[in-house]
Amino acid sequence: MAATLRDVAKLAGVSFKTVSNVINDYPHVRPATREKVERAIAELGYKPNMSARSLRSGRTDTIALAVPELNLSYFAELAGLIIAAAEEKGLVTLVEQTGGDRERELALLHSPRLSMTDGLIISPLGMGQQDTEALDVPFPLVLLGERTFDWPCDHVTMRNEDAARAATEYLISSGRRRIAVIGENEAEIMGSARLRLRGYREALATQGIEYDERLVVRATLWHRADGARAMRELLERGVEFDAVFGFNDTLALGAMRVLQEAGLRVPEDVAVLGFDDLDEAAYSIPSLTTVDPGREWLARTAVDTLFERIGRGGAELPPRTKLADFRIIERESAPRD
Amino acid sequence: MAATLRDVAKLAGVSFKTVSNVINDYPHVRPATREKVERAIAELGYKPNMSARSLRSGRTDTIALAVPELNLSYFAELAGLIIAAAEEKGLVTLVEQTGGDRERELALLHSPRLSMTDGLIISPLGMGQQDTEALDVPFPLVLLGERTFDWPCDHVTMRNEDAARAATEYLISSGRRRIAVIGENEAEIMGSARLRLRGYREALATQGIEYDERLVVRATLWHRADGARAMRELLERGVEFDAVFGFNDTLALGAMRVLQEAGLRVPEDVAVLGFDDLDEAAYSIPSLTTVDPGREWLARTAVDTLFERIGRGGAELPPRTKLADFRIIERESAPRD
DNA sequence: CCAGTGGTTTGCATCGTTGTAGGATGACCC
DNA sequence: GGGTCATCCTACAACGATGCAAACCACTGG
Repeated sequence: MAATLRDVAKLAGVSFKTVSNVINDYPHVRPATREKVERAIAELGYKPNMSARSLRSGRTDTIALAVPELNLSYFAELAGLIIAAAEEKGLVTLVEQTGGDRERELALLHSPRLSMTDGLIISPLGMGQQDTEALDVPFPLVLLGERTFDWPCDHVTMRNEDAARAATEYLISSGRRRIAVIGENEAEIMGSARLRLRGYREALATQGIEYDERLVVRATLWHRADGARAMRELLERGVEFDAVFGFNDTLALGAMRVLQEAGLRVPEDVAVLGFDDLDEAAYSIPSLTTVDPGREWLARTAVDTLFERIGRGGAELPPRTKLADFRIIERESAPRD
Repeated sequence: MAATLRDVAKLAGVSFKTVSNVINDYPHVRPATREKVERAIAELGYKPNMSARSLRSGRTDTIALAVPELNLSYFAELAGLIIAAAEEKGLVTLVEQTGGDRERELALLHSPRLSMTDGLIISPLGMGQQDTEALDVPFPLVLLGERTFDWPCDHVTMRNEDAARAATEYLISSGRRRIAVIGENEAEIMGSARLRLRGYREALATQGIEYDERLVVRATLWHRADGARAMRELLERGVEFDAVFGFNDTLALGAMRVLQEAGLRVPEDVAVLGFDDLDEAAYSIPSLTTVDPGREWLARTAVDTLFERIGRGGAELPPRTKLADFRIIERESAPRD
C-alpha cells in the first residue's frame, strides 16, 4: 500500500538506510544524494510510519491530556491552550475525559494506552491524598490545576487559596458583609473547592466576619445549571446575603441568571464574583467580575514542564511545583466599591 | 524497562506466543494456562506496547479529530461528545486545532501524523470546492458539520440551510420584518455561513420581504467578541431592525449584550435568535431562542460512520451523507409571537 | 496399535523504522 | 606510493507485537 523507506530507496537507487538518514537530517549526506532521495520521496508521496518509528525510537511525539469534561468551558479553553502549546513543541495531544471520576482517573494512569504517548498532563478532580502511590508512574507526568500535597511528580497549579482569599477580601472591601459561596464540595478532597473555601474562610476570619454555613451552597459539578440550582436553593433558605462568590465563572453566571429572575439587581442588591475569567465572563450582563487564574501561563508551563521531563535526563529532575500568578478582573457584577 | 511478552512468557513458563494468545482472547487456550499467564501478567504489571501492536496489526485504535478551536464553545461541546462516543467504541481521540485555516486543514490531510490513527473526523472551515481532490485520501475520513458539494467521502452534516430558513420564518411569523443577520462570511466558500445566509434569503423571498444587505454583518470568526463588534457596527450603520439572527449562539450572545448596553430591550425592541443550542443559551438573560442542530446525534453518527469505514470492508462502502434533524428551541429572546 | 481428530501450543517470519558498526571512497600529507 | 582521515554510505540487528502454519498432545474408533 503506502510507500516505505525501501520503496523510496529502490527508486532513488540508494540503500534504505540512506533514505532514513535524509529524513532524520543526518549531517553527512552529499547534497546530490539528498536531492535524489527527496525527489523519490516526493514522487512516491512517502510518509514515515509513525508506529514503526515509535517502536524503534521509543518516542511518539504525542502527549495525553486528561480533563474532567470538555463541556466545561474552563477545561475546554485550557485544553485548547495546551494543544496549541504542545503543537509549538512538535507534539500532538490525545484528549481523555475523566468526568472528574476517581476510578477513571486512576484507571487512566495504568492504561496501556499511555504507551502511545510520551507523557501525561492530568487535571484530577476525584483523586485524593490516598492515591499518592498511584502517581508514582514510570512515565513523565504533570499534575495540573490543584495545589496538592507532597506528591512525587511535577505540579503546575494556581493559587486557589490565595486567590479565593483575595476575591473575598475584594468583596468585603467593597462593603459586602453577607457573602454567599457556591461550589463547595467536601467530597473532592484535594480539589479547588476545598482550597477556595479555605481562602474564603480565611478572609472572613481576617476581617472579623463570622462564618455562616447557611451561606455555603454545595455544587459537585460546576456547570451553569448547577450554579442556577444552587442559587435557587440559597434563595429558598431565606438567608440574607449581599454578595455571591461562585467558585467558577460558570456557577456564577448560572447563579446570576437566577438572581435576576428573582428580581434582585446585580450588583446593587447582590454583587457577584466568579473564578476563571472565561471568555464569556466579559460578555454577560452585567459583565462578571472574576479571578484570572493565569490560565494561559498554566497551559504553557504544563507543556514546558512535561517536555523537559520527556527529554533526556528528564527522569532525574526532582519533582517541581510551579505556581501561576492570579489577578482580579474588575467588571460590572462587583465593582470595587 | 517495561515488561514485554517474552518476560511474561519466561515467568509463566510458556512461549511468548501463548501470552499473546491469552491477551488477544484466542479461544483455544487451556484455562489452566490462561490463569498461569494472567498471574504472570499481573505480577509483572505487563502492558502491551501499543506502538509494536500498531506496527504489526496496522490498527491503532486511535482517531484524529480536527476542529477550528476548542475555544469556541460549539466545537468544545462537539469534541467532548465525539471523544465520549469514540471511547465507547474503544477508540481514543487525538485533537488538532486548525484555526479554520485552509492551509492548516490541507496540511493536516497530508500529515504523517495521521499514520498514528485509523481515521480522521474533520470539521473544515477554510477549505472550498477547489480542494475536492485533497479529500481523496488513503484513510477513512468523515467530514463534519457542513452540507458540502459532491465530495468523495462521508459527510455527517446538519441542515444548515433548512434550519436557517426555518429560523428566519420563525422570526417573521412572530411579526418581525427587519431581520439583521450576523456572521456572514463570503470567504468561507463552503461553510455554514454561506448556507445559513442562503436559508435566510430564501425565507425572506418566500415571505415577500426584500433583502437588504445593510442588515447583513460580517464576522469571520464566531467568538462572542465578534458578535459584540458586529452589533456595534450594525448600530453605527443606523439601519432600523427589529430582530437579529446570529449565525451561532456565541455571536448572538455577544450581540445581545451590546444591544442591552445600548438600551434596547430584548425581545421587546429586538428579538434575538441563535444557532447551536449551547449549554449557555439556556442561561443567558434573557435566555436565547436558538436552533438545536442535533449536535449529539452528529457526534455519535460521525464516530459510527468512521468506525464502519475503519472495519474491514470499509474501503468498499460508497460515500455517504447523513443529515441531522434540527429543531427550534423557543426561549425568551424571541418568543413565538 | 495406529491413523485420524480436534484442541492447544509453539517457531518463525514480518511490520517499517532507527542505532551501531564498519566498509568504501577520495583527499591529503609525508 | 602508502598511511591517515574525513566523509559518505551500507549491512545487520534490533524494537515488541501478531499471523500463519506446523507441531504437539491427548483421545477416539477401527
